[in-house]
Amino acid sequence: MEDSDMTLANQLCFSMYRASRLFIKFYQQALQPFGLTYPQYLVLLALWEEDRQPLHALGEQLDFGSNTLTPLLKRMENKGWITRELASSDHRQLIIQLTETGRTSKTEIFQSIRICVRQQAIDPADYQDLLARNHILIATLEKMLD
Amino acid sequence: MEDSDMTLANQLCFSMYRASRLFIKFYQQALQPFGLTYPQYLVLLALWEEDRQPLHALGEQLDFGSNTLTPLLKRMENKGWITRELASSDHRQLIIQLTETGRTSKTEIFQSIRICVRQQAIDPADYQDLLARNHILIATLEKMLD
DNA sequence: CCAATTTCAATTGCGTACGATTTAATTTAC
DNA sequence: GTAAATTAAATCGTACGCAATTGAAATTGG
Repeated sequence: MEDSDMTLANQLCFSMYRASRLFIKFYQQALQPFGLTYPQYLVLLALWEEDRQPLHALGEQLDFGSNTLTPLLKRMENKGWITRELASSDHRQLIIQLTETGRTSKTEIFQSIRICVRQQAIDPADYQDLLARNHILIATLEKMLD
Repeated sequence: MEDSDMTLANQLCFSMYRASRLFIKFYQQALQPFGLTYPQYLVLLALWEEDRQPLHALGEQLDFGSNTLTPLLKRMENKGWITRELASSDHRQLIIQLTETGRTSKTEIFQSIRICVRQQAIDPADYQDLLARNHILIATLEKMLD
């Protein structure tokens, strides 16, 4: 039985999958009142950091292609979070911009998430450690996949 | 600016989401020749461990509801991996069983994954550490979500 | 300057995820 | 023994993810 090496990888992959789904479900509790999904929240996070980004720039940060972003952004436009307009300089690029609602809701949405996160009671040091180790794993996987 | 506490949670959630998607993409490379998806592979893993399980038992192990499993298992039945039959003792339960192909393919599928995993070159100690920390996080999140 | 290449967003198709509801079968309680 | 509660799978609807292709716009090379 020399399956031991990949058994560990199996367990870790499933563990990541599981943790990711649970974490997102946890976030959804805070986002549901706003009618936002987790991937939509990620778009808002990116735009709060820097508004007026072309679609492909958002895609690079979140690792989404246009096949995922185009319909997602249309939904966000319909709900009044963002606007979508062609760049005047380059008609291939679609510039994504926050609406007034998208900008001002930041405080309220953060507050809703903060309430949930505060209940989690995980040692911040454990968070930091997990985060650091994840970065290494992500870098390794990214290297394997190009 | 007291957003610091949730910024860490934001980063960790995204990091898990990212790692999970990359890890699954990595596994898909090995699974694609067999026409298997990662969630379908998880079902096979569970059945290789213990064959002839009812749908809800698989759901408990993988944290999937019947809304996810029913169509997934039908696809696996169509491709000849498993059979679906009602339990004679309890007509509500659907017993999932490996086909001959499902049973015997284990070696070949494991071999394909092993080849990919071996290229990863991650320190097994780091794996173990990540896994242990993930378990703690998962337990915490599960506790928060019931 | 203009044909070939590259870069974008959109589209197509398939397979999850998951909240919510429905329907059928079994248990439970009186 | 049967009505009520519970359990199980299936169904419905919405929203991702992502491989693959398409089509339009810009860039580049000769």
